[in-house]
Amino acid sequence: MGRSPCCSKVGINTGAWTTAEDKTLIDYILLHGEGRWRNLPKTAGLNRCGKSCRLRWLNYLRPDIKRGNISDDEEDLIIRLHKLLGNRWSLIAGRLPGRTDNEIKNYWNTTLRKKARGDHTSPSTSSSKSPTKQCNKKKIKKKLDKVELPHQQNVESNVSHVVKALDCSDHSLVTPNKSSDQYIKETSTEPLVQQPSTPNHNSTINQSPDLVPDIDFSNICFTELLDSEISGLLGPDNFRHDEMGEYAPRSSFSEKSIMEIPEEFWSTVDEHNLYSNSNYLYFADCIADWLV
DNA sequence: AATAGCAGCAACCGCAAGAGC
DNA sequence: GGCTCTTGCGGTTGCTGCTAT
Repeated sequence: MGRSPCCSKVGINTGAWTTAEDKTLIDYILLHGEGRWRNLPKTAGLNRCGKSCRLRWLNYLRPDIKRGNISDDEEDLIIRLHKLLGNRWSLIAGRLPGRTDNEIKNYWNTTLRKKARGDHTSPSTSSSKSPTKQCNKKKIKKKLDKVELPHQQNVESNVSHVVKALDCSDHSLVTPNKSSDQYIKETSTEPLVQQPSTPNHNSTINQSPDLVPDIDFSNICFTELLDSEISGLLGPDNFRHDEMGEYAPRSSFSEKSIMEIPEEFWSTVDEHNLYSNSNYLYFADCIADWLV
């Protein structure tokens, strides 16, 4: 017996969500909380697939969503984290409070991928072309988009346990008993609830605006490091529940940006012998210091 | 003013992991 | 251990508005 579809699809609304649907979903989740997405549409009276409801909530209606342009600091952090983690959008989003994986993924695909490729051609300068060229351009672009960047191939599957440790974002932040009208009014300007206690990347990024050096950080030592017993340093013991009951990293986590590790590493690294034990151990020390 | 092409982004799809039985 | 269900993730699609011609 095969997998059953998430919904019948017959007579189910698809496409853009209406204001009324949003209100219904918000009302329901504020009252009952998140979860049980499969049954949610039926019980909430929504003519939508459960998956669609979940996506709409997580990517658009959640109280802690930060709307608006991605700042330079956020952009810088995305680039750095992508270098480190590859296309693990949910993890990258976890380090950017208020940003969703979908938003970051879109931003990367539309804006940052070009930068990462070193394509500095502005849209206006590339616009003077024949119709045939324009037509071909889209096809070529589709092909190019499928080509992975070198560093993406180097992020190994054994990152997963560290990845879990890094993912301390908390999505269950709904305050019950608020009307959707009040909710919409409040969330239109400020988040309804406090942001999770995640590191303030901006402050640290400002101190070192340069990107991680050309040499691929994730390739050189991160995956190797993860194969070792040192990876235990990044386990769940390094996280705790804070006074608000939120799952949060140790205080030092919030005082030091994740991206300081490569900064520290590269500032002292033996560049002539990148794969040396001394480099490897030094990087391990950086992580240990960072977490203690 | 009309049209074509492009960029941005919300939404959808398929797959996989984990939980529960 | 195997099956089903639920949830989450990443890739992809398609709509919409903007810009260039």
